[in-house]
Amino acid sequence: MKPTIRDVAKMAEVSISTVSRVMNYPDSVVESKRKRVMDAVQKLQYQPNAFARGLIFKKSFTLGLLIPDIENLYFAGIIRGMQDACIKLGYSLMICNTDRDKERLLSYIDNFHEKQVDGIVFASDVLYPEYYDKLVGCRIPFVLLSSHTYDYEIPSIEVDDEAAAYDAVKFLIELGHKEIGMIGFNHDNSIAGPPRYEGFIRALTECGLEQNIGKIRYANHRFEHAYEAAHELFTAYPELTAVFCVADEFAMGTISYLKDRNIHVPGQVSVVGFDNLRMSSMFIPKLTTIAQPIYELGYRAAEKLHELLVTGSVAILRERMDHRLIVRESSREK
Amino acid sequence: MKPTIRDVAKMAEVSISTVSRVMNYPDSVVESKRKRVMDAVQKLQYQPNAFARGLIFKKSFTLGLLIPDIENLYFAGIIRGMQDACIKLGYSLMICNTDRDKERLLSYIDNFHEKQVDGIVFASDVLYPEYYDKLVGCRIPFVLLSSHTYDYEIPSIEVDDEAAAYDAVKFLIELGHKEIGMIGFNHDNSIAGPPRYEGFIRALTECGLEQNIGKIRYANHRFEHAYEAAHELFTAYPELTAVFCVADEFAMGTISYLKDRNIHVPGQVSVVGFDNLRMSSMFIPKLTTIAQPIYELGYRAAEKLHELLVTGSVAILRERMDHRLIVRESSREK
DNA sequence: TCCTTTTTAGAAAACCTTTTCAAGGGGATT
DNA sequence: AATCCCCTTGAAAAGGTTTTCTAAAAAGGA
Repeated sequence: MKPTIRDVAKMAEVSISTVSRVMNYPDSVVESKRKRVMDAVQKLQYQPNAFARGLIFKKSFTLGLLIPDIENLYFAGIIRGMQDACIKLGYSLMICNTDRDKERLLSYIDNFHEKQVDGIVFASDVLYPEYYDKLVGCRIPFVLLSSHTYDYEIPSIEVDDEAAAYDAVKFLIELGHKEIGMIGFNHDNSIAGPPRYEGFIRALTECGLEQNIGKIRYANHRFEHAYEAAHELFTAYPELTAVFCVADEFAMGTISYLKDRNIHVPGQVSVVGFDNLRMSSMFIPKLTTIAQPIYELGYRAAEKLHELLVTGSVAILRERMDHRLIVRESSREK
Repeated sequence: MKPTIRDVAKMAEVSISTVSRVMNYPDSVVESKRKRVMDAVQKLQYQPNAFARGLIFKKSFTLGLLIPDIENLYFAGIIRGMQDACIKLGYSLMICNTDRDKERLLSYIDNFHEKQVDGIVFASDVLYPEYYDKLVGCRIPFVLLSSHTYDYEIPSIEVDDEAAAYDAVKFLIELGHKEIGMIGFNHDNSIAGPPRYEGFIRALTECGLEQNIGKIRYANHRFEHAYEAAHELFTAYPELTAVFCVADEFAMGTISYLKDRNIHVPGQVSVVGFDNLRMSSMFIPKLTTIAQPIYELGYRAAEKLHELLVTGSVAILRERMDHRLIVRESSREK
């Protein structure tokens, strides 16, 4: 049996209130008794029961994190950042991987509700009304990470996807490329799809390269789909000399396809990715990519959620973090 | 305020006992009342308070997972498997990433203790006496995943590292390679280091290739270190035509190094990896590797822990799962 | 020395649920 | 019609902690 506060009280020959006070406000107990109590705690390896405390405080000191795909390295970085922030702020972290499954996500929210997490970070997914209603119904505060919504007043934190995409495409244009395609996210089930598309379009129009506007194929988050999409893209537009991929994994899929077709990267085609995963500098060739501050996004999301929990609101509702272009080996002047 | 069982009882005009019975044994309550209760539950979005239940059951229905490096895709697979098993078995999952830091790991155990997790899966790390003592002191049952110990009677599950390494090296030998090197894990802080080394040695000795026995360099879990190790290995033994890498990430680091030196893989040097990460088939060239049943390992670990929790013991103390060789593009006949 | 004020410690209530125990009501059997 | 049994339900206790309230003891002032 785990020792309880009663056992400690008995051993130290004081009341349980005194033990509780020693644990929480040591100064309010006179030295002699305090020592007796602390010795007993030591000897019994006593640890207050989190259930009993939770019952009283109505807090679990636990945060929930909802991610779409744990096998995507992007989220590994998010987790590291968020976990470090949680340690600093005194929270535990509960991670749930939804595999992009609506039912599953909803049931995880129930789970979080039952476990009484204090708040949730909702990462990289569209906040559908069902999700919103459930979250609000459960009265669980939450923030959006690498996502946002204008339908509700929900705190969010992300990079400026439109501007980042613009920078990537602008970079290709400045290298002298005139025939530029894109491998994008499907618009209907991804939050980053539309803004990155917009950035692509804006860069093209600004530079008078409107003829490229339709040269896009869409893929579904994974390498294999990007490989397929690249196949379709280059079959339809063999003239392309550069491709903007809205994810590093897409860039890898694209390069893999080009390699199988004996098209040299960056010799014949330049490829720019997005995210700057740890893998990007391991790939051959090393990827030129838009770096997101992944770790910091996770860290900041936890801080922001904490702010929301403590003060009931948040200083900056829709927060943006900076991206930057990292030039490596998958791009070259035309 | 979150609704409590009292609110439900009031709305349904029954006693709280009846509500509790509807939640736990629906058949024991007469249809008419059951319906009233369920409607009220629905309307209030009532969810039983996990603290109160935990207090009664002395169980949290939560498992803990301790992993050394969340940015290693190996653990992403483990997590997926374990999470699926947890859903099936009715547990929540709490994941902690130790970053291979002793202090941090110890403090996570405290955390698990305080949160009263029912059991812990301890993945891919050496079970040092400090860890063992702490775990036992906290009275938390645990199982070892991709790890084992002969010092204590602790349930464990893993692949047969020695046999797997043997198979990998044997494969290279059968391709006709006579000059074979290895990039291994440091022996002192890794659990898989020694057995994979043993497998390498056994294959060599069995085939009369003892001259290779010293052709080993060690690296520290990450790509970059493997790159360095490959540099040292090939500087010392330029005659090598094949390398056995004890992790896919090492294989990628090695191939990356060889690429930078303009040594063609698999044309001039064959490389075999270990793990079969999702990345392995995305890499260029696609990796020949020893596949571990990663998802299944995670799944099975949760099942095993559950078995331990429910029955107090475990059918197979030290369990092994099958590996298999997957031949892709990074190896070729000599 | 006595009275007042402050410090210290204990008793008991509250948090929310499950479960045991007891009781009431209805159906079946004699 | 009376007895018994079973089904259904409610009341109350238990689980471990924090906190409020009260009482007792100590300290300080006159």
